[in-house]
Amino acid sequence: MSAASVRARVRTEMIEEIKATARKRLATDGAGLSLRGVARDIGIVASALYRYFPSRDDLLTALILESYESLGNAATRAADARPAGDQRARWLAVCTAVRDWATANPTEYGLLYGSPIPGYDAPRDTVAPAATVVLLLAGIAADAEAAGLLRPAPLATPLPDTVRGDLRMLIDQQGSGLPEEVLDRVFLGWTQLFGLVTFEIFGRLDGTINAVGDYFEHQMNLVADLIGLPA
Amino acid sequence: MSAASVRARVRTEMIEEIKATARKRLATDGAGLSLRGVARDIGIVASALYRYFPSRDDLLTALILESYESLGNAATRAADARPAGDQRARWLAVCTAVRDWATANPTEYGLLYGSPIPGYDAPRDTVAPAATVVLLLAGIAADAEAAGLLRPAPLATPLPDTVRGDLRMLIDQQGSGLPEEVLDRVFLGWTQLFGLVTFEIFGRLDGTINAVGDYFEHQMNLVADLIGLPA
DNA sequence: TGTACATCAGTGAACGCGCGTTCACTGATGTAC
DNA sequence: TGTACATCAGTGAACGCGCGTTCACTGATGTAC
Repeated sequence: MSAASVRARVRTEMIEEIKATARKRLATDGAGLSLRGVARDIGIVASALYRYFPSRDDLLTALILESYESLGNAATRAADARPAGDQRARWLAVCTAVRDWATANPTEYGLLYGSPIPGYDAPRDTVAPAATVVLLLAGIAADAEAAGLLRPAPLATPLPDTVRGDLRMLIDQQGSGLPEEVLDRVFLGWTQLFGLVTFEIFGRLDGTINAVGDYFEHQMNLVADLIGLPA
Repeated sequence: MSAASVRARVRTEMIEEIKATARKRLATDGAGLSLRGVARDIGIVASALYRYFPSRDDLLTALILESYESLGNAATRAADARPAGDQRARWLAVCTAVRDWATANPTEYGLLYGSPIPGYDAPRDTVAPAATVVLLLAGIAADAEAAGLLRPAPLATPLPDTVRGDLRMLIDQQGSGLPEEVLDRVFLGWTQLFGLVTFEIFGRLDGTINAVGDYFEHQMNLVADLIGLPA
């Protein structure tokens, strides 16, 4: 390995250390992440961070990207650990993985799904990684649909044309060939998943539901019934 | 009116002005509300605020309480504006009122339902007002149930005993006499409502759903079907 | 009704803090000949 | 292999800012006799 690439490797290691330290700091500071605090933890002077990140916002962006990646990987791994043919198990595994990840990384979860950070504009790069989980869920539903296994619960409300159009566009972009009605319910499940995790992580269930784990699993099963994933 | 009570009235007016100004400031600063900023807007020196609020946290608490009240009132008024016998209309009216309020007051919504504010502990007083909306929803379902109008969608997943116990306790506290299965689905609707509004307000739907209003109404109707509110 | 005193709102200076960012610098590490 | 130069990481001081909170104070408003 040439001398130059040694320096490059040390550099990437440093970048990793900065990001790791910043993630730890997030856990105590919340979104009010401070460069000086990170530098302090590393044992470096604050200005030295500018060798690696041009500004605080760039560090934040890097953290957000990494968090999406971390969450997306956890969800993907959970789905892959289930039998390829058992779509309900895969669906529930994704849901549980999201919840577990959020419980283990509450501040990072807040960074991704909580209030927007004042004065910080998420750049475009953060849009694609944010879609991993919902794409995973849609893929699972698509597999069940393709296998002819989907038995959606009959509900009276029809899909409005405008919404159908929006869903159609998304389906065509992904080429999944899912019926709009199915994606509609996938989205309901997606909202339910993050709605419930957000309630739990942000303490909105405190004092009402004690058996949160059981409750979560139960709600996710209700949604799976609604979508019609085979038991 | 005695001289003393004039002074008292001026005082409460001042408290109102401070809160109103702070609410406006929230819209630009986000949760990083600054006392000095509020004082500047009022045209007063920062230390003068301490005549009215012992600390920044107390001002925040007052704002949170007021916001819950404002949201709760909007939801209650919306329900009351519908025929007492039309529970689906009342349910949907509450959902729409929550969305409209959130759209009109996004930062306050974030204050109530977004990431916890670093370094701020919500005191106990904020617990009760936070429950208004869900109690309203449960009440609507209870009315439909009492009238024998509820036709819940059949789903396979049974209610686990632990969750049933938690729900039973809540029902007994409120004395609503609702079956656990119904409250279970009310909670699903409650999560769906705030999950979807949070997605929308925090921009998580950008680039996917364009017809957000139609989509929202549609999703809320699906939930109403699930609970079994008569059309 | 008038006066002496008490209460209260608001002032302005100060304390101590932390922040993001810049800049000229020192040494160490790498590169070219 | 050795030397002169270029690159880069990290330093430390500084800038300019804003923050929450305290404190002794000035005047105005209210109270008691």
